[in-house]
Amino acid sequence: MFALVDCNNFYASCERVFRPDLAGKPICVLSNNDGCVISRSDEARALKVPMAAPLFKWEAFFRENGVHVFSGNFPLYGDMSNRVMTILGDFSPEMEVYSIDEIFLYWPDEEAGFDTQELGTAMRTKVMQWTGLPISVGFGPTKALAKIANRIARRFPQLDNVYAIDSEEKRLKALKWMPIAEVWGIGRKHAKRLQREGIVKAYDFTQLTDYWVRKNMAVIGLRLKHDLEGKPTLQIDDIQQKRNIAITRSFDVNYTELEQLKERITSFAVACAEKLRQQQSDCSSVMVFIHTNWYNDSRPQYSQSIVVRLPFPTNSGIEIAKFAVQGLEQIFQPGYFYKKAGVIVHELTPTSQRQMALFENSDPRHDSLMRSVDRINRHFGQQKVRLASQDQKRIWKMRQEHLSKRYTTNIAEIMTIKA
DNA sequence: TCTGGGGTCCTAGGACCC
DNA sequence: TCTGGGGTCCTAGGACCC
Repeated sequence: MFALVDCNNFYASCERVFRPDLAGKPICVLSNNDGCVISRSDEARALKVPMAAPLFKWEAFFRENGVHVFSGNFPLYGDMSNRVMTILGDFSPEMEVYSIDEIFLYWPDEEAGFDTQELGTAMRTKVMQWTGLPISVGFGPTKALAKIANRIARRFPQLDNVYAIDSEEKRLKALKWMPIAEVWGIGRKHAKRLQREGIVKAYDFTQLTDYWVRKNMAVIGLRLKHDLEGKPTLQIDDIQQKRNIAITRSFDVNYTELEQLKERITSFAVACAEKLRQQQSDCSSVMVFIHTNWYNDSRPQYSQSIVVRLPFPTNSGIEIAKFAVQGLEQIFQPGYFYKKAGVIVHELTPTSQRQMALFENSDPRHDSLMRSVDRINRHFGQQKVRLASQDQKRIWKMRQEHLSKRYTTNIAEIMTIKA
């Protein structure tokens, strides 16, 4: 038995936990730079605010309709997510944290004799009591069916956010209800293709031949089909280590100078290195990309990326920044208005198994230096220790005009309650 | 003026080997 | 007319997810 548990409107709900006065009010949470909507409360959905609505186009509407807007407060959401996952992990022997607001739970047959309604309700009660967040629980014999059960739990209010696909009748009923385009693993491209073939519901998809699915949608499509048929194909996959780590940002204003981009790329590389050290990995290659604003078609567009292979595996911010800037210098073209850039580190390997190169290696002193930098930054706040090539005057600022406090991760910003 | 960020997995095709 | 067969490794790009 699998369960897929997700937090309802996660970011918007996190904001509401610390603003109980907003109960029943519409809430939207914005992406970095206050760019566009990335989470909506039920009330905001009811007002037909679409996902990814750009703030500048919707600001007036929000004012007129009393929609409360928040800048994305990712330290808060990350911390709340950890709390929820810790609570839910106690309910099953195996788990897979699938995203910041979703977790798969798994029980082998001999442990799956419980009443799903009862267990799902227990999960909801405990998470609500301990974190203030509402969740939905879907049970099923496979991951894909648990996903659909979760969707049903959320869609029909009379179910109290818990639903189980635990019989063949329920499986067929669910598949005949579920639009193919909304099935987990069916994206825009495949949905279009399938609809052209007359495939409208998940059920229609399961009636196709394996041969057709394999040919048109590769093994991923075939696995999904089997999972929907109730044959467990997708397994619990508890990956702790990331295989790539990325830091990418859009800028508030356009950059035209190489020096400005060098500073950004350096900061991104340093941040990647810090994440590498957190999971005790090194990287052996670093990708750098820059591009202009693709929404602005009146200016010439430019987009380029480059992969720099490192001569040795490392997680030193100094080294990674150095190679990233070398890459940037190769792809930078003057005369363009740059809007976005990023650094992605690839080929991650455990630091404990670092392979030394024959001729050139990372400066061994960097290991202890980086440890000290991490300790100082953890204690005194992010970015207290920086490279000289990073933004010293704090010129670079993200637009965050509606930022809530770090209620759960910074003691200075903890809530004050007057009784 | 203003439009996010961070991931995974798979496949095709090229370059190479014997 | 006819032009082998069987592999590996790497990378870019596509499709998908939240």
